[in-house]
Amino acid sequence: MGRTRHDRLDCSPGCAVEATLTLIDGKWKGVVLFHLLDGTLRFNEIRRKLPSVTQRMLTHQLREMEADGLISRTVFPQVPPRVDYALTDRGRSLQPVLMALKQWGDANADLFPQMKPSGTCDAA
Amino acid sequence: MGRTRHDRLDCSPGCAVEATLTLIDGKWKGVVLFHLLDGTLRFNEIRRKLPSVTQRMLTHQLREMEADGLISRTVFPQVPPRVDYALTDRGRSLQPVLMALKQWGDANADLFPQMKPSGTCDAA
DNA sequence: TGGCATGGTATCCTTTTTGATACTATAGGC
DNA sequence: GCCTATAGTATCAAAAAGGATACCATGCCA
Repeated sequence: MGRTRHDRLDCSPGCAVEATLTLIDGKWKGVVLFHLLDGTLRFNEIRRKLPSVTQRMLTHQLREMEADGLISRTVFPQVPPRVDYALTDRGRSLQPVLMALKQWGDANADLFPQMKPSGTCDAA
Repeated sequence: MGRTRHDRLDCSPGCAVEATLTLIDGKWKGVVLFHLLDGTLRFNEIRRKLPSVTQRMLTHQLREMEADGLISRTVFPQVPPRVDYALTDRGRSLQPVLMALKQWGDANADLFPQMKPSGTCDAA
């Protein structure tokens, strides 16, 4: 997550804005959620989409989102292990938010010199 | 800002989501932008809306948003000083994003036990 | 018998972010 | 002369987030 959870909600009515942000501003959470909009992914599938995230961070972010009820984690008792991550209904309801964030980002790409054009890199 | 700027944009196409987040996830930035949607505000007006933010943090966040071109800062050569903050066109274009964030937050208020009902506190 | 793949944990350390506190300038009012 | 209000700065310290690295279990394959 970003800042310490729930410590900045004493500011209504803008609170709701901050509240939502606390759930999705952990590093990489936004991208992960975005990718999950396309469907269930295994742990390593997500990893491969985000080459520069360490395993530790990815696990951490995923667990937080699971704790927040945004995604579900399904462990299959196999070897090698298989763990599927998918959006919950609540997570899927973030779609408008995620799309708004993405659209603004694309529309203001000039602010992010290091961002490759949407759809470019090895990600997809 | 949240994380170090522009260090997580190597993950297209979800990058745009993260990119936008880097601009608005600084603590309190979301609320400040939200309040500015209603019009220009002086420094202390913003402070009074967010009683729990220190002056140092508020100044810091405002300066960052100014640097990112989201808000404008107008100093009036008066004493005592007067400084107006307002959204730039770019900042105003965040409205859909901010509204999406707010709506989701309100709709999922159960996740934020400490959040007062929208419109409650001394903020408005 | 050794190596590989998956999905993790555990530790340690560094960088960032946030908070607390104190200090400043100056016109105007009493 | 002293106090107030505005919009800051400066400094120090604490807390949180992030990164690097190493280690683990185990069924399958050659």
